[in-house]
Amino acid sequence: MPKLGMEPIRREALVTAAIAEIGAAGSLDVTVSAISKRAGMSSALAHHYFGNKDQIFLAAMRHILAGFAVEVHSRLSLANTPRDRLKALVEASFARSCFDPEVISAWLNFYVKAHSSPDAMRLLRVYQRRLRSNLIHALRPISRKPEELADAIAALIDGLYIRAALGAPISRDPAATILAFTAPHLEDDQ
Amino acid sequence: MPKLGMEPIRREALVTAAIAEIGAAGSLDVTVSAISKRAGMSSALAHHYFGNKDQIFLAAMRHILAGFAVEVHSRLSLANTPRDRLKALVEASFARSCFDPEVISAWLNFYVKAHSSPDAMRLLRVYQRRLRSNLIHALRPISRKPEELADAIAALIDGLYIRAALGAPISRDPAATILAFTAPHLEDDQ
DNA sequence: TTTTTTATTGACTCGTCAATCAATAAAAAC
DNA sequence: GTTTTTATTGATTGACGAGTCAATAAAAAA
Repeated sequence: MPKLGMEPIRREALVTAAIAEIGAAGSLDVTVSAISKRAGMSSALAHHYFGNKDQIFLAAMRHILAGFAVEVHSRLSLANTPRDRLKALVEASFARSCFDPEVISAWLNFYVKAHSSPDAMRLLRVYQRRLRSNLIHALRPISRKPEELADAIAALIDGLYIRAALGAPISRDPAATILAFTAPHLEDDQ
Repeated sequence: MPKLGMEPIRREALVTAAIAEIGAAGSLDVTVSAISKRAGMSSALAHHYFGNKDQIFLAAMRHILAGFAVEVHSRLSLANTPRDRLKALVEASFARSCFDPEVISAWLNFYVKAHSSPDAMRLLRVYQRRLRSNLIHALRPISRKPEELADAIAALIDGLYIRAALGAPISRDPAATILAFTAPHLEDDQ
């Protein structure tokens, strides 16, 4: 059976399975066996390709981050005004692919994981810095305090995320809500 | 050594130790032994009083919720106008006792735990409902859409919490920030 | 065709940890 | 002073799960 070039296929399958498994369990208390089984292989193979469980989680996180980056860039490339760029960033955070319950659950767990894993924390910082600098860049022409506004918007995004993860009441259109709260804090000129 | 009436003392010590241990580890992957050791007793005794590990976690959560309720009520009792009540609620969320890193870390972990433990979820709902109804009550006289505003404020609180837990950039005065974002959405008459 | 490389797994090892239990001790009740 | 109740722990059990390894198989390279 050994066909060549299985590695990327196996890795992808494991990453997908890990996200699904984390989503189903609602925690990182998921066995390598369960992930491997869902991905259609033995746990030994998972260890062969990833070394250990943490590496699987990190790969899953990178996968999710990459998906988010795609959402951001595709929207950002269509935006011409600062306002549109802001809209693009907020809406990207609530795109289907990012707002998928499985993905939200993974995020929440990685938030926690970051507290005990320097690698996870590093990855999280990458996301945070990217979002922050994108927000500030979009806000600079239309806000007197772009940094503060950016941090507040980021907090609103995170908050809506966590509430979505918990099934708490949130508006049906989170992006619009965030923009509505942001609007009064923006200048009126383009 | 057996002095009578040790149970409440032991329970309290275990709850405190559990919160400290969770804060130090940054996760719920904490052994009963570690908690018991910190609390100055054997793990067998912890099991004797609490039955199992989950009960210790739940008790810790109840302890934190109770602390929050104290912060809320003490501030609410001094507030006379709707605006003051809103301020009281937001400021209570960022009171020293609630904003303690250990406590924030515990909250974050319980958020996750709630996904796999109906008991934890039930407790979380209690907090969410209380905060929501308090917010709506404060907002009703000064907002046209108290429910929506309440949900947005709750999201901001949660978001700032999570960011504080992660050491992400947040304003030095979170409560003031939230009120600043809320203000434009309020009517002007008290 | 032989050898090397890649893919793959079942079985096993080794720790860890929640939960139990029997045993001890001291207060309180009788 | 005997008995019961409460407090307490060391030692043990039992399960589970991460990571290893030797063995197998098939493609590719020689």
